[in-house]
Amino acid sequence: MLSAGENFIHPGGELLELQMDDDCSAGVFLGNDHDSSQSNSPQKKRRKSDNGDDGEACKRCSCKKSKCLKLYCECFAAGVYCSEPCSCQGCLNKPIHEEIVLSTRKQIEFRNPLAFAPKVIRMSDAGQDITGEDPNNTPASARHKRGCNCKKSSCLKKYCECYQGGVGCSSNCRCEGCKNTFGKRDAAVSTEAEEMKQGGEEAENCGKEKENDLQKANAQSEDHPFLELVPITPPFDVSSSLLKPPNFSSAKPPRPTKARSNSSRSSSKAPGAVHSQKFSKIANSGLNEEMPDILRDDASPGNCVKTSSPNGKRVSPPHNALSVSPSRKGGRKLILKSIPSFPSLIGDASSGSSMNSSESAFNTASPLALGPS
DNA sequence: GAGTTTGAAACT
DNA sequence: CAGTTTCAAACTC
Repeated sequence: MLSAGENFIHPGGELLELQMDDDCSAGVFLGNDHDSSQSNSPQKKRRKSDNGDDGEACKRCSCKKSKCLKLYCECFAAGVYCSEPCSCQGCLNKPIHEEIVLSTRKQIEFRNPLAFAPKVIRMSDAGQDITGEDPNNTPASARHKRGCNCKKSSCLKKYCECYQGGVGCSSNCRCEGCKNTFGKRDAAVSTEAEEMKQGGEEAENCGKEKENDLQKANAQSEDHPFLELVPITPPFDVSSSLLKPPNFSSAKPPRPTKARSNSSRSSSKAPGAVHSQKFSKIANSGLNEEMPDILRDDASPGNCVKTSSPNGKRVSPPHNALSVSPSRKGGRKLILKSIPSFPSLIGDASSGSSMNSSESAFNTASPLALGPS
């Protein structure tokens, strides 16, 4: 009955130990990796805002109408079952309703294969630091998968998913009046551009602000030590990719900078790509929009690949974070188990052959779908 | 704790 | 695909 919280064997052959979190008795159904050290957290009443926000811990939702079967529900969205700490009503996101949960998930993923992918993706580090937090990683090295669309919050409040995730806005964002202290959209772009091509002119962008932003980012990285997070893993590695801002509330933005209103926006963002082709595109190049080169191995490797770490610290080689090579990864649990969906990533042609990419994504991403024991 | 604001998700 | 509605979290009082 609680198969969801038990061990799963990933197609890759890895045993996934999903510990039952006392916070979420139901455990994880998405395939999140449990960092056992965290899942033991005795804290039952952590508020999202002030908890470490273990990716797999119960989010303590309070849904009333969604039955916790929509992405509105944080638990559901995070791939965990609701449990005690939640104050939801009419919740169906429970192991008992496993089938419903799974079918709903499937449905949602069919619509948007990336729906359950981690929202924040670290760009700079592919795997070298999935477990160990690399203190050198900075917000600038992470990106929100889809970007935000803020209009009034200036990306300065947690309404903003980028800000909430502790990452700067990027070209993926369509925010207005972005002041994201983790990195403004245009700034992020120009910064990266600068680092990358050193001449990158970001259209109507403030070259003048570049320095500013660099410094700012620098300061930020110090102000937000927790921003090491976003362990880079394939987009679907929910567990390890989730941001873990220990004390976000205390994370005080460095200081306000001149508001820089939006500028260039790439209209060519493919939101939820459905085709595997797009998948790989997203995985491998979609992010290139902001980080065109650093993610590419061919981007002058000998160049001591710079990541977007503003403070100049070496963050990590960008060994193409997304096209993870299992062998290279050394079969890290974290990775294999949740790389679920991109056939191109896992190089598992067979898995993708019999089902479409979305299904593949779902099945691999969701242990339960594999056939809960 | 109640009410408001906000933006993502869902819907049309 | 764009516009609208629904939703629940974030925020304010």
